[in-house]
Amino acid sequence: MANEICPVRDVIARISDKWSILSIYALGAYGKLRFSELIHKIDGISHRMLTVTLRNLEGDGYIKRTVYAEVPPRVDYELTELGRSLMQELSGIIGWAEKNGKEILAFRNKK
Amino acid sequence: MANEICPVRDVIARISDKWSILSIYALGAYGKLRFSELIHKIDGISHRMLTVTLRNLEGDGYIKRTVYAEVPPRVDYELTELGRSLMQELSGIIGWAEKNGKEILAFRNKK
DNA sequence: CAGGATCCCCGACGATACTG
DNA sequence: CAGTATCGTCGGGGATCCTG
Repeated sequence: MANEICPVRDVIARISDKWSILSIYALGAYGKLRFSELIHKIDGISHRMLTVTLRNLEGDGYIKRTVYAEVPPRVDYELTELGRSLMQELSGIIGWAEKNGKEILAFRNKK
Repeated sequence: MANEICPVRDVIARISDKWSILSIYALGAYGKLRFSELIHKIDGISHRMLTVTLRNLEGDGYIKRTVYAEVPPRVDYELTELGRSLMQELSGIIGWAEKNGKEILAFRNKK
């Protein structure tokens, strides 16, 4: 499990921050969304962090950003092919968490 | 995507820290390991963080800790049934990352 | 050898204010 | 409406030292 130059660790590290998974999930669940819609779907995220997170995800190729030349400005985001394939995997874990979440919380609280 | 009382977000948040996934993965890949073995498998982890991480994982029921009454002390760790089922899901993402990691890094570096 | 306790740094993140 | 810039805080996590 070497760390340097290990793409796997690198990829996982970028995804497993506080907001990336939720952002990908929102786009996966609702399809194309604009900035202001995203900020409402992702409960608790700040303006700033949504911007930062979207930039990172775009930089890694998970999402596509489209700007419309309108006033007021309109920008929307959607998953790329890569993003959708990642979304598949995330769905697996999310489904797992849905199924086992209660049990885990219960276990944690007793003792 | 409400946050409070959402077991899914809670579970994901606990797993997606810097070392939990790697620890689970190490135990999944190598089976039962003692503390000193784990610290060598997980490249770059500090003594302290391995302790903390293992405590959390144990607290959530992912791993089982066994202490032997020997001198010098001997403690080993292994995945529980819950841990192994999570490991299944993680394997999916890790496999995905292995397959797409190069492409992502390349995309990130070009522009 | 396993692991607790302490100290400390730095980066992630939120709040806020400003632009096109 | 979407995005940038600045600032301050707070806690994750590394280094180190001490115990059984």
